[in-house]
Amino acid sequence: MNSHSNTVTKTRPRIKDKRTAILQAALKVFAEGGVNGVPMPALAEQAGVGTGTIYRYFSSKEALVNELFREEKLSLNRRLYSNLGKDLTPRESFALVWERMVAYTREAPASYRFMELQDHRPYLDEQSRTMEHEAIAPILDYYRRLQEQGVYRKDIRAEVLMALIWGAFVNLIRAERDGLFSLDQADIDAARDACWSLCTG
Amino acid sequence: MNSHSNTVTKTRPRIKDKRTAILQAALKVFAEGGVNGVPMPALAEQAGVGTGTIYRYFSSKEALVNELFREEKLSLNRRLYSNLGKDLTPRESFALVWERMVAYTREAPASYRFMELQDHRPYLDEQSRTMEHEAIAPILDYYRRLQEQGVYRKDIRAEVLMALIWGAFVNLIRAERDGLFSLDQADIDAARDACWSLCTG
DNA sequence: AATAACGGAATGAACATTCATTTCTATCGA
DNA sequence: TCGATAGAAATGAATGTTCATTCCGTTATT
Repeated sequence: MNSHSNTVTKTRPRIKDKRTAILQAALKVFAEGGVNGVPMPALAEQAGVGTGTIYRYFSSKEALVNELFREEKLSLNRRLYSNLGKDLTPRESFALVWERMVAYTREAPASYRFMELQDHRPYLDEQSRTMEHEAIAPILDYYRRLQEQGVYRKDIRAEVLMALIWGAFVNLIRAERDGLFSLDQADIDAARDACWSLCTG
Repeated sequence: MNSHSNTVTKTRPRIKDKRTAILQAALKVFAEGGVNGVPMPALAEQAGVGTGTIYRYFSSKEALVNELFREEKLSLNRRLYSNLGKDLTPRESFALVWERMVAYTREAPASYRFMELQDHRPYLDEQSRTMEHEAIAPILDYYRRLQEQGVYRKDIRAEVLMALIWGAFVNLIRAERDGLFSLDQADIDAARDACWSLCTG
């Protein structure tokens, strides 16, 4: 059927278009106003759909927040840890991941901010928390391997080391966002080296 | 007046008693449920007063949150940085402040959690933000002095160093609170030494 | 008795969610 | 090729709920 009109693809109302529009709009407005600070009608307006339409794609605000969280979590992890060539020294890997983290905060600021604002935490369901846990496991293994190889200090549990590094990074970016200072490349590199010192003793 | 009844002090409804009760209750319930998660009637019940009574002491929820924030901020700073004897080496000072930070999270968990949950940030007024800024300044000076003395690495701005250390500590405690692991004294000491490495290079 | 403090039900605003109605799309008979 | 139509999709005003704040009858103090 439709033998003649398939030159143009605009016909189908592609269910995915609105879903995506809603998720993208949600990322933007939640990053700016926090999940609790944004009423559903405001989100609808940003997405360019009616309020009711959101509920055709997501059963509730909570469900929407969870789906958004999972998508962004996956996207972040892919971005940080994929293609970490085996031919890099540990220090080079560290530098590469650090660089990717910074790039993430710069190129996807709404995504980063949504994840960092822990505003969404009370909404998260079992599935989202499980996914978060699973995302951490391989990184933890990586830290452990470096400890066994004698690269990272062994007098600290890998979990603790990871918590320190991640916290240091997140707070660095937050401080900049809060206007306490602005970061140039030298600051970012120096912070990276300081964190490397933390790991290696 | 009151020449005969001053043996017992219970007579006056001491204006400060209820104020304090409200603030203490607020600290507790806000730490558990977040500022946004706790309705005023719930706070009133915890404080053992009527809902309306809260408004005799605080003009709004926002004002209450600000006063609470300021009191806790002052209390924290007194606790962390007072009586830092001049006869300590830099490393001993560092260890002492670290120990005090840990003690604060253990002995005043509600206060620590209220401050850490950045939940209150949107409520903060000019005065509170100014106070926060003033509280940071002397600590920053202290970092700078140690850099000049060649104790801390000089290739990082003091603001950046501070942000890294504070972030590392806060996230360490949060990870424990979130149940990712539990910390014994050895972990805490090792984390302290790792952070010291971060500062000194 | 006069005054101040108190309590908690009442008020109104803000919000998430629903639902009656409208708009769009694609199929089909002529 | 066209117009009609069924049903899916979309809409946004209406609904019910939750919450900060107010108000006034009650209780305590002097």
